[in-house]
Amino acid sequence: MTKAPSPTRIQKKNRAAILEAALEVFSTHGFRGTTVDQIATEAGLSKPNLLYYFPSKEAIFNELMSGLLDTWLDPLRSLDPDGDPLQEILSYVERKLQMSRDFPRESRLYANEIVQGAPRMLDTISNDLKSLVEEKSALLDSWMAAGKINRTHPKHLLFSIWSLTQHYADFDVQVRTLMGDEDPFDAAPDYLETLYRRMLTPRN
Amino acid sequence: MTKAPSPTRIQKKNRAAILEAALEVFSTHGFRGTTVDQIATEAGLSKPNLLYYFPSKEAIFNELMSGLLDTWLDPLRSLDPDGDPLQEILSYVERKLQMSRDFPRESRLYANEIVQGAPRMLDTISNDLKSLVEEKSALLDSWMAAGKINRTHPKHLLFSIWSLTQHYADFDVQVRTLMGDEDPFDAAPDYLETLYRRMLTPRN
DNA sequence: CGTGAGTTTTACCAGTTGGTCAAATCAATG
DNA sequence: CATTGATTTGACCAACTGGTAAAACTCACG
Repeated sequence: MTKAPSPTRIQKKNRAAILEAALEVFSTHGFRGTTVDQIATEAGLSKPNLLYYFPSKEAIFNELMSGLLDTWLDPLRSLDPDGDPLQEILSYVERKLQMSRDFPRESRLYANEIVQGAPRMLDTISNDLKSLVEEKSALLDSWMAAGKINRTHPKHLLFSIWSLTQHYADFDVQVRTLMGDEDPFDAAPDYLETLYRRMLTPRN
Repeated sequence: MTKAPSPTRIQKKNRAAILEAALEVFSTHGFRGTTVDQIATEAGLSKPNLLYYFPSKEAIFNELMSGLLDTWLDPLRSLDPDGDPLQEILSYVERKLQMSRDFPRESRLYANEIVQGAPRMLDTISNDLKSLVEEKSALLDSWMAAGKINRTHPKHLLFSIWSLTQHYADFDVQVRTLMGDEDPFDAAPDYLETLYRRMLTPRN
């Protein structure tokens, strides 16, 4: 189905450079706000040369997106049904926060797409993400039923984790402007751990 | 300094229609992703006709933004130093959440701008918003010092409120897709109230 | 009902953008 | 070192975009 010919050394290098450049540009200007020329320049290629490696701007975007999503959902996937509930959740929050710090561009790329109505991603969300969320919501539910963590709405719990952690990447400019010299990521882990600990630790 | 001539009936109607249309289009496509023609069509005007009322695309955007920001910051401004701390914060959260429900386009317009690095808004953020945040952080701090609410990082507290509430507007597509029939705004107020109550109620 | 300001349209332009194509260049293999 | 396939370039195009100019139309008011 897909082409068989093994990629040459140059192909590998240039495709990687293009995707890296595309991540940089797409994440700060969105799909429509990005020009092929910008990506090409950032990747150190000419526009026709770039289009020799990818058939279109949209193709670059799609490849970037599908590649991203796997990594992106990984922390949620590894929420372990057999682990200690509170610890599992706290670890998930921590991992998500680390991703916001270490891969803010990926977060912003995703945010850009969703804020604008996810025109190129609704399918993925409705399928892959949705089924994963259903599965993990059920897990959270079972933990609540067993009294391991406080009862709340499991989906809203997930949303809150996403929004709180990704905020530091997506609204980075605002956060840093308002915090001045202080690095947001100094206090954030502690803040979020406290928040979820107080919220989820079972009361007696 | 500014022009004095009072706006005619037609001017009033058309300028309002343009701003309404611009909000709709800008909030779903961002500045660069929006064309003047789109706004004009949405407003029921021709492009040159629209440009008779506003000198440029940027001018429309700026007017929209500055108009929005006042309303946007209003809930934070009205955080009352003399009110009951916990209640004040819970009311603030509730108001912000209502704004996400009732004015999601405004929230997305703002989100679009910040995610992309706030190229047209950094000044406002560094000035108006920053000083307001300093003031209210100090207020939160004093409440914590007085033992009225649990001690946490006041700025991170504010960030968390913004991110949790605006998430329902900014990521609306995702939230609704994942929740299916259930209206997100049914359970959200309760979820957030519980969260902040548990987080902030002083321990003894 | 005429007149002038206010409003709208038609035609247009210059710059940008995504993408194509054929020619030129490069690299590896025999 | 010759040849062939991979890579790169320069020239180009059609569609789109923000914005302009001037003519045409509409409307309130005297």
